Amino acid sequence: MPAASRPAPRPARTPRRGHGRATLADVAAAAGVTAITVSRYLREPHRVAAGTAEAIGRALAATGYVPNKQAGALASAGSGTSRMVAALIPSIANSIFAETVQGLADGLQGSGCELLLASTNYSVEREEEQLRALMGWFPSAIVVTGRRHSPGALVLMRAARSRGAPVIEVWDHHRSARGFTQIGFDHAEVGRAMAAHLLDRGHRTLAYVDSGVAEDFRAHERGEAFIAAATARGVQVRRLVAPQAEAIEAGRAALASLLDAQGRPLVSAAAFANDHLACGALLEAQARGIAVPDALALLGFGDFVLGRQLAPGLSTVHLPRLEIGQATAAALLASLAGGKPAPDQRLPWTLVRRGST
Amino acid sequence: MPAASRPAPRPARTPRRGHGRATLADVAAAAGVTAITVSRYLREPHRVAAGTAEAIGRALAATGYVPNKQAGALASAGSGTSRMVAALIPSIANSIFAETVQGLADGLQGSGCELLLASTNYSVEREEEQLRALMGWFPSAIVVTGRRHSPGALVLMRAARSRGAPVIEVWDHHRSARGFTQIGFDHAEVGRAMAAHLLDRGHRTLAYVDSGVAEDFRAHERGEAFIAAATARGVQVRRLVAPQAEAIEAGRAALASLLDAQGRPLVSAAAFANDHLACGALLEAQARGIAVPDALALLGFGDFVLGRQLAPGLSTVHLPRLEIGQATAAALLASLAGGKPAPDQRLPWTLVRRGST
DNA sequence: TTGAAAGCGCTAACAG
DNA sequence: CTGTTAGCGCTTTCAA
Repeated sequence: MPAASRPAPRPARTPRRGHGRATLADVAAAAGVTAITVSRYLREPHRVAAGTAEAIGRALAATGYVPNKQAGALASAGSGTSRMVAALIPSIANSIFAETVQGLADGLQGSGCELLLASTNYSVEREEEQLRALMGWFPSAIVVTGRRHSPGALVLMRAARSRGAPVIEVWDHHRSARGFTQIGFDHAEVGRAMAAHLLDRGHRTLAYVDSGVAEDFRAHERGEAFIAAATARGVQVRRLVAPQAEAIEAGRAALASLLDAQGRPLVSAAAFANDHLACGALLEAQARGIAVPDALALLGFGDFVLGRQLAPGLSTVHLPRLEIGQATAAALLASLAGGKPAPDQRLPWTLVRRGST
Repeated sequence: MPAASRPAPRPARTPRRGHGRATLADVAAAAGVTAITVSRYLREPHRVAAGTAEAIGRALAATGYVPNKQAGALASAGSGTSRMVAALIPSIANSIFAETVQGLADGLQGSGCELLLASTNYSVEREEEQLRALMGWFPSAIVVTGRRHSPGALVLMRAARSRGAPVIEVWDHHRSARGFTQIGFDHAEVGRAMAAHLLDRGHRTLAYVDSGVAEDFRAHERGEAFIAAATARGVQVRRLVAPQAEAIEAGRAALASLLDAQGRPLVSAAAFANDHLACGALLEAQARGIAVPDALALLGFGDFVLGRQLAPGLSTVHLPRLEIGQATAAALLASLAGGKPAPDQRLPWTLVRRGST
């Protein structure tokens, strides 16, 4: 109906474009074609004639054109083609996750995918917040850490998955998972293996020193499994929680709690939530003249650089840190390319015995 | 002119929307207003009437609306409002940079800015490639590492700056810089301080063990300054390049090159491009029964965890790793808010003497 | 305080 | 092989 009032003289409006960046239309004008042809050249070069292609190539170089990805993603809305990967990691500074991010970034390099990274500081609330913010970019894939998330985060993850975006939980692998792809390993299994290692070496009084980070669920899970496995073999486990200090200091402090009033170990072996705690304990034991492993055996988790260099070397669990990131990148790219959900992957870890057990 | 042909019956076309996500229009319909009012509610809540606001709030919750940031950024084109920060880091796994990224991510948290991260693997070519890809998102700010970039990267950085996006070079601070904001410290100054420390302690035969990474320009710069400072005081410096192996192993190997055929040190003190190299050398010296620091003094750079825990502790240069990231986040947010370019910041480092010198 | 119209830069769909 | 048209979801501008 508004056709009747059509020829009203449009008042001149202020133009919206402020920035000076070349657009597809600019390139097209320079090449003597229309925008769609340039767009095609960029995405399906074989579909434009050789001569046209050459002209476009020159125009592209002359204008210094950089495609506007917001516009591209918006125009392809529904196809989920932002080609951004949103990754949520508890802590970037923690070397354990830094390597995973490195593997992810490396694996994404050259794939046309960009990495949107946020750190949750081991808080499920903050994870939800960050996830909500990142969802605004319509990421093509989502990587989260572990399998515990807030209800709100789960809603977002499911929504993303139902639009076809792969959602991958890294660093964990657990049978009762809720259907997102998991790439990691079973922490309970590691906890049991840690207990078995100490029991098999004859230890009958054990301790597990858990992480002081309340929401480090995977550490708690290893601890519970460690205790359950020992209990099943008739051995009691003394469970401590490391103080919330810098990890090596926390480990030193934890060792003190493993000694009686005379400074003698209360247990014959202790396992730790991570290598920094274990190294702190090892250093403190040496400072106090407690023989490791004879008076007290110590077992870490993570295989950090430090533990390898101490004497005796720290026995620990070596993890596929970089591999998790690489496998995640490969899995999500395959899923994006093939349209199929990525299968779970259980990556191998190994218990490395050095001098401390 | 096309007005005449206007009332032609439009053929029904296939709709483009595939995804099921709620749009502003959906929320508006649910709230009984139009899209623009919802948009205003989201950005300037005080400008909508209380009753309307309440209805919109309910509609928002009911629909689970998540704003589409591509559309938002596109509509605001020119204002540079993507609120994405593109960061290019040589290596994420390297703890030195991981902490900077952590500081950056933490500082950005809650600001409405997202972090787009890429790792360049110490290659200026790869840096340019990644930068070109990230520019497609029209980042509101750009963070690059160091002051050496390819000509193509510089073009992109200047273009971004001229659109008003702050461009910050981190981890370096150098007077002859090309006008991007720098947040870091002067590596030549550190190199000179390292030389002065060893000279002041009476050493007259020195070595500098440089990084085996060809494009670790900052390490080379420290090395050159170290050598120049020593030369100026009449002391020759033996310069070696660590092999391209895992850093601690490389340090062990480097130590061997500092010994004569009889296994005696060729110099009385050696400085290293980083703590991992220095720690490797320290461990190897101990293994060979070379007294540190009496027979050979060792000085690192970076203050990594490992060096603090060895005995003797490694003397080193403590760096504002986290602070660089935090300061960068603060600077770019201030610049974005104020429209002014961020000033350079020279952050403090300290030479920490422990037992190895 | 709210709305209509236009347009950001690109791509999907459909013609030629 | 290339072009036309419409529209992605949002915000800007201007008008009421």
